[in-house]
Amino acid sequence: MSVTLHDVARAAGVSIKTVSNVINDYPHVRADTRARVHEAIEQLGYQPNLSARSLRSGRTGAIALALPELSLSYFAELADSVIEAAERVGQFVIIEQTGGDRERELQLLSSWRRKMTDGLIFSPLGMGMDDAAHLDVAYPLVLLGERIFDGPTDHVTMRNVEAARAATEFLIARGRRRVAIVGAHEGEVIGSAGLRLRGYLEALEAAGIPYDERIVVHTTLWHRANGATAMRELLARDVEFDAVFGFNDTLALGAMRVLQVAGYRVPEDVSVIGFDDLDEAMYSLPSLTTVNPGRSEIAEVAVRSLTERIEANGDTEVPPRLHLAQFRIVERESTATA
Amino acid sequence: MSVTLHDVARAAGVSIKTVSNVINDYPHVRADTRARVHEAIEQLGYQPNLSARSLRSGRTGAIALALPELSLSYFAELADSVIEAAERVGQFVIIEQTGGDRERELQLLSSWRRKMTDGLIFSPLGMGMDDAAHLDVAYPLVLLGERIFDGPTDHVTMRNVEAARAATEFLIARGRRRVAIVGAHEGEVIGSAGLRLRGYLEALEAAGIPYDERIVVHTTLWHRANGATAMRELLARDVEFDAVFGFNDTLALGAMRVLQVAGYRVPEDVSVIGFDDLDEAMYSLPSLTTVNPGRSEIAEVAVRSLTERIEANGDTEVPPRLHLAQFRIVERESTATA
DNA sequence: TTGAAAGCGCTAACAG
DNA sequence: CTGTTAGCGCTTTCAA
Repeated sequence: MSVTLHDVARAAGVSIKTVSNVINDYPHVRADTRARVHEAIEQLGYQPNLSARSLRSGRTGAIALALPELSLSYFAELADSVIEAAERVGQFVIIEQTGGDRERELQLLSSWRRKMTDGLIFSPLGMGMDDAAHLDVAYPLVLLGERIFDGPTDHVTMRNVEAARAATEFLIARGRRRVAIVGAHEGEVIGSAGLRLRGYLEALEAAGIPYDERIVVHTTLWHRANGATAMRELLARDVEFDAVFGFNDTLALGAMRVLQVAGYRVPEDVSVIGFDDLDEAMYSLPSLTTVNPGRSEIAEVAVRSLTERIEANGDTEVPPRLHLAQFRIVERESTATA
Repeated sequence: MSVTLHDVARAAGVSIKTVSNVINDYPHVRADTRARVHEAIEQLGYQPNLSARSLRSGRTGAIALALPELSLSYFAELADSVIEAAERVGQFVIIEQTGGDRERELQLLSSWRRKMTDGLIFSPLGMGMDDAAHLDVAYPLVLLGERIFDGPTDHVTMRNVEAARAATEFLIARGRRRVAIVGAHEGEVIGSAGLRLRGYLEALEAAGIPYDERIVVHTTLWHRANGATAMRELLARDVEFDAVFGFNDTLALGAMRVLQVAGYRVPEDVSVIGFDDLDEAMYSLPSLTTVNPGRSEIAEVAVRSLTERIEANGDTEVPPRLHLAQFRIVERESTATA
């Protein structure tokens, strides 16, 4: 069958321990022995058996990334970044899609499938604050997103409040006073929608602009269709507004489309800003100003934290850490001023 | 540490063989013994050690999916479908990104990372027909895409020629005679661009419309920016056209944007059709008519083929198979007729 | 129908 | 500096 340590050892005229030492760069091996072993490895095309190594070491070399679905561009781009970051530290990434369903998210946390990986990077959507206790699992876990705070695990996410405030202030600084919101969630305090709304309110207050709930449109899902529907609803309300802050790019793009169809010019009549800095925001018509929430930093830090926890092997005293990535506003055509 | 077969066996008062039999639904186990074992498993919260199982069985339970990058919506949606299909047959999916780079694609084929998985679903972009021999690997491999045909492996892909022909005929049937192409590749015969161009030519010929190379724009990359650039180039050529066939949705969307900025109305002045049926095609302004190439069927069949090859354990006589998925045209606003 | 025991390929403790 | 050896937890002959 396949070439094993024994074959290499025999070919090099040493014991398997020596071969093992060479492979794991154990320092105390004579240079010529090492060379001989390397040659044998080369010659025989030896590749270590990862299952055996896993069985022995208790590590699989893989981490899981659980997210709602890859068809949502935000998560696809997040996965891209996580895979890249993981590759740099020599880890494989297994992706699990939850569909944003709370039940599936809970199941996933205790599934036998966890056994296949050394740890989990988890971006829940259905679970909420009340489910924090479910995150107290026996394996390394890093939490992403805004569904649960103060949980028992490391948490890596974005500065939602500050970023949303900055986005709103960006519009106000350009003379807009009636900034409509697309994507608010009824009564939500925590969660992306709740936090971004808070940032919006802070910006209004700082600028002395009164809050007008008539220009805040609620929509549970954040797909483009919902942005479009929300904008139709806003237009039907027949209240004045001169800017739109979509709580993500997809919503903003959907809303922008309806605005244009209705005869509004963007940015002349209405400025539009999004959130996420998806690739497509760069190519819309007009191109979309948006908030880059620091996705690659989030991926990088999440993988690093998880790796640390894995290496600490559960017996570290480092308490749960919270990391907030740096955001920045990416200015494009949809908020250009004349 | 963790609960093992031995623990379960002891708790149930049987040998580990019996427990193993129960777990693998080996038929010849007395009902009450089986019940006792199940109870013990439940009680102890036993979960099998996948590494040990892998070491013994030679299977990891994971398959790899290699693709250019998840940031490209087409591949993100493909990955989504593949993960779903794999989950249905109890397999994990490890994603590897190649960036579409030939060197990395070749490396990937013989990487030690292959050892982590039972097989590979491979969607190359940099490799070409001349590299077919590299696909002759010792593990189960299913090829996707149009870079290599008649290779030594199973191949699952779309009906590019027929679909492109149908798309062109769709435009012609709606009275368009000057169908511009965005995304052709200079001198390419095989590959998505080459095949789709062939379908286009077939449609023209069947309709008795002469080919005019002045309305065919070449662009190597298929991002939105390239569609935009291509359309600017086409407009600069100052030749007449009344329709655009973007060789993928992203190109079509980029081209459509430039068209609109230039003052053309879509679909009144120019109809636009794309290829891929990405989610976003549904929400553009106007919504984009496109070809649905049968992505979920491709994923489904790819996973099934690979699983069969894995189970056949290399010693089957089934020759390489080619499966072409069913396509269909999705009609939307960008080709509406007055 | 169930039990005993031999490895799968590797790592690491222990000797030498 | 290098060799011997005992498992990691599981599947699977071979016996009973």
